[in-house]
Amino acid sequence: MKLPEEYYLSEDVVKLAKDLLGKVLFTNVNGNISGGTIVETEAYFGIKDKASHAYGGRRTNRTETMYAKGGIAYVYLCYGVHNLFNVVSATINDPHAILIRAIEPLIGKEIMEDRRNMPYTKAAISSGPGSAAKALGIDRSFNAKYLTGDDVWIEDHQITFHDEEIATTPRVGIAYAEEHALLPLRFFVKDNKYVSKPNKI
DNA sequence: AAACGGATTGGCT
DNA sequence: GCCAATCCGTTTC
Repeated sequence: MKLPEEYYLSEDVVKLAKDLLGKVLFTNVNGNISGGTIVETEAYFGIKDKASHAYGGRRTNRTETMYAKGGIAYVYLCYGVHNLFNVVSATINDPHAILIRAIEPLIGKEIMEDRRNMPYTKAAISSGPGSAAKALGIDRSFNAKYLTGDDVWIEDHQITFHDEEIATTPRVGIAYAEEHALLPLRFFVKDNKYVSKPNKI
């Protein structure tokens, strides 16, 4: 049920980003277990990706996490406020990452409601990368944690979406990435209300 | 030691 | 739907 390390070693970050739709992302924070179905992702393909923090082979304390072997979390602070959660994939020194942009609450809905101070029926509870991470209780202490461990992991619940149920669009918030800004590397489940805006094709 | 700037959010119209 | 807050970790000097 829990995805094994091998799952994360694929060199095809685009395929992986798409495949993660329907998988269930869990966290265990002080015994409080919550999880949600991944409904929106973005692929970041490493040192050649102008939208990636690792573009050009940039190595700093922050980006070092992405250079590790696939199967760990990359969590960083955005706008000084939001913790964004990424899945690190591929082999060592190939800093691929997949940003989890939205989940649909599945397990531990009450815990998420407390964290977000709104009912789980409200899409905003886990729509958008900052909100999804907060709903799951993810902060920077999750950075570099193994996705095969007991604090954060991803399960296969045999939910699969067919291509016609998946929308593909450019990534959000990366206008600075020049010719890479328009690459079709964002994937989401069509008509799922927890998908962040813009949620049209 | 200091400046920088952002994989966004949510409040307001 | 638009626009502005935000603010600390990261990077660089």
